[in-house]
Amino acid sequence: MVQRQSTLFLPTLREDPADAEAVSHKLLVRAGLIRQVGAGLWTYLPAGWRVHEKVVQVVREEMDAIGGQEMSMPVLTPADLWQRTGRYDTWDDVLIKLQDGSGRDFVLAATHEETVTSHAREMRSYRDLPKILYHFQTKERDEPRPRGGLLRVREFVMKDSYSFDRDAEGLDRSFLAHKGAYDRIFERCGLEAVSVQAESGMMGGRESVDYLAPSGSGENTLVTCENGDYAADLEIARGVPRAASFPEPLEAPAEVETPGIETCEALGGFLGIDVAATSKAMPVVADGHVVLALVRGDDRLDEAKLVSALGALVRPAQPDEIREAFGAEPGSLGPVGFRGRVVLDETLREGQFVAGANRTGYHLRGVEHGRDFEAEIVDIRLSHEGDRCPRCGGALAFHTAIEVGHIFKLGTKYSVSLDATYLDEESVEHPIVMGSYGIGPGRVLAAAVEQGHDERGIVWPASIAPYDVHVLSLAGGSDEVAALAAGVAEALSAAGRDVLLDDRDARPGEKFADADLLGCPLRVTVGKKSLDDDSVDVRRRSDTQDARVPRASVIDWTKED
RNA sequence: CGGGGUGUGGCGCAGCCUGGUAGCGCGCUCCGUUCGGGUCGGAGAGGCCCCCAGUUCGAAUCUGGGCACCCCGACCA
Repeated sequence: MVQRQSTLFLPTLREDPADAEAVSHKLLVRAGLIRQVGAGLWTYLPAGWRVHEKVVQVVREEMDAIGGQEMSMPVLTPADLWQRTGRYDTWDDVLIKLQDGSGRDFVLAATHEETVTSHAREMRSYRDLPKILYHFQTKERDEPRPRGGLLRVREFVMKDSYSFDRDAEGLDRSFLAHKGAYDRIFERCGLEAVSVQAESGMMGGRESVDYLAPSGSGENTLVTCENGDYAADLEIARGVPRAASFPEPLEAPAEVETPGIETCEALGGFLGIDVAATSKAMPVVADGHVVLALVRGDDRLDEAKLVSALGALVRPAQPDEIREAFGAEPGSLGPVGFRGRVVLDETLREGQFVAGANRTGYHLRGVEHGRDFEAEIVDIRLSHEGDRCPRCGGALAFHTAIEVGHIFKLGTKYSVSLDATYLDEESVEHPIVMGSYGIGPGRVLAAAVEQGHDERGIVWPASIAPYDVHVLSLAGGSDEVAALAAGVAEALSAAGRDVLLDDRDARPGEKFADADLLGCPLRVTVGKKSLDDDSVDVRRRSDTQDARVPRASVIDWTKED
C-alpha cells in the first residue's frame, strides 16, 4: 500500500522545539514522529510508531531465532507480588503504586521478573527446562528526572525476556544466546552498540552486560581502549591511573597545620607534593553506620563500586553525622583514629599519603595503611581522562552513550523468593536459575537518530526507516505528473517496498525540506522533466546529488544489500 | 529531592521593570500568483495571557500561594 502524505498525520515543524536539547529530541519532534504529553510521557505519531514497530520486528525475529516464546503480561500487577520479592520497598522510588476501587494495592509494572517468575512455578520438572519467555510490554517507572525526549522516559515499551534453566551452566548458555541475539539486533538496526561489563545495580544479579550506543547525548559513559581490547561502562571501568610520587616516608604520621585547606588540590599545593599522594575522604552512611571511603586525592569516588563493595545502598553523611563520627569538619577527615569501617581504594594500598587528622585545620603526613589504620581494600575510584587500559596500557577514551540494552544473570533471587522450583532426575527440588534481558525499542530509535543525522534532518538506517522510499510528486498542478508519480509509487509498493508519496499541494522546496527531515533512505523525485524522457531523479538520503535514471530502473536503487 | 530557568493563538517569541482591555514571525483559511530547495500579493480566522487568591477604579504586567514544563547534579531499557 502506498501511503499518501496528503492524508498522513505528519506534523513537521520548521523550528526546533524550544525545550529540546538532544539532537534526537529535536529531530524526532520536528519530523513529526513524536509529541510530548507530559514529563517523560510521549506519543508516537503514525510515522514514529512505524519506526518503533520496525525495531520491534527485528527484535522479535532475533528472539524467536534463539527459541524465545512471545507472550504478554499485564502492566497492572498486585502489590503482593512485589512485596514477596522485597522490591515493593527497595524499588519504592521508581514504582508507581495505586489502589483499585475497593482499596486493593497494585503496582504498575516497572519490569516483569515478579510476574514471569510466578508463572515459572508451573515449570515443575527438569524436563520443562530450559525456556525463554519474552514480551513487548509497557513499563512504568517514576523516574526522578525524565529528559532528552525519548532518552529517558517514565513510560516505555521494553522487550524483556527471561530465561529459565536448571543450573548455572544452562544460564550461561541462555545468556550467551542472548548476547548473540543482541549483537545481531543492533547490527540489523544499523546501530553502533558496544557490549560492556556493567553494574548489576538494583536487579540483584551476579553478572550483567550493558549495550551502550555512543552518541552526542546520553546518560552513560563508555570507556574504550585505543587498541580495542577494553570496553566498560564508566561506573565499573578499571582504568589504571598514573603512578603517584610519594614523598620520603616517615617513621610515624606527623601532624601539620593546614589552615583553610579543604580540597586535595589545595592541600597538594600547600604542602608542595603530588596531589596523588594525598587522600580524599568521603564519609557515607550505609545501613545506618558511618563508613569512611578513601580515594586518592586526584580521584573521585565511584558510588556504584562502593555500593557493590559494601553490599548496601549508601548516601552522603550529613554534617552533624560527620561531626559526631570524626569530631572534625569535612576537609580534615581521615582514617587514623576513626573507629568505624574504612574502605580504602587500591591506589592507596602502598606508600604513605597525607590524610585529614580529624582535627579541623590539620592533616597527617606519612599515613600508611596497615601501620596506622586498618581498612578493606577495594577498587572504588572512578576512572577518568588520562587513565590507561588495564589490559594493554593503551590510552582510554570516554564517550557519552545511550544504554540501549542490558542483560542480567539473575540466578535464583526471584525463583527463591517466589518459590519457583523444579525436581531433578533424583526428585530433588531446586530453584530455577534465571536470567533477564531487556532492550528498549524507543531508545534504539533515539540512538539511531543520534548516530544518523545531518544538518537537514534524520538519516535512518534502512532497516528501521519509517518508509523505504519517499516519492516526491512535483506536479505543480499537472495531473500528468501526479499520475506518473503515483504510478512510480505503486510500482515500488508492488515490489514490496514501503512507500510514502508526497502528493500534497505544496511547493517543491517544502517537499524537499520535509523529506530531508523525515530521512527515508531513498528519495524519488518525479517532475515535469519526467514526462519528457520517462526518467526520475533518485537520491539516497546520505548522498548530496540526485541521479537521473530511467523510470523503470528505480527499483534497482531499492535493493537491500 | 537540591540548584537554575520558563509558562502569552498550533509552533517560535516580544510586551511585564515603569499597571490602562494583547502584538510580531511562521503556520492555518479564502482569492489571485508562482511551481525542482520553505514563491509573492491581498483578505481573514484563531488567545481562560498556566491556576487560585490579594492589591488597585483598572492586572499579562505588582504581591502571595500553587501547578506544569525544561536544563544541571544522585537512579535506569
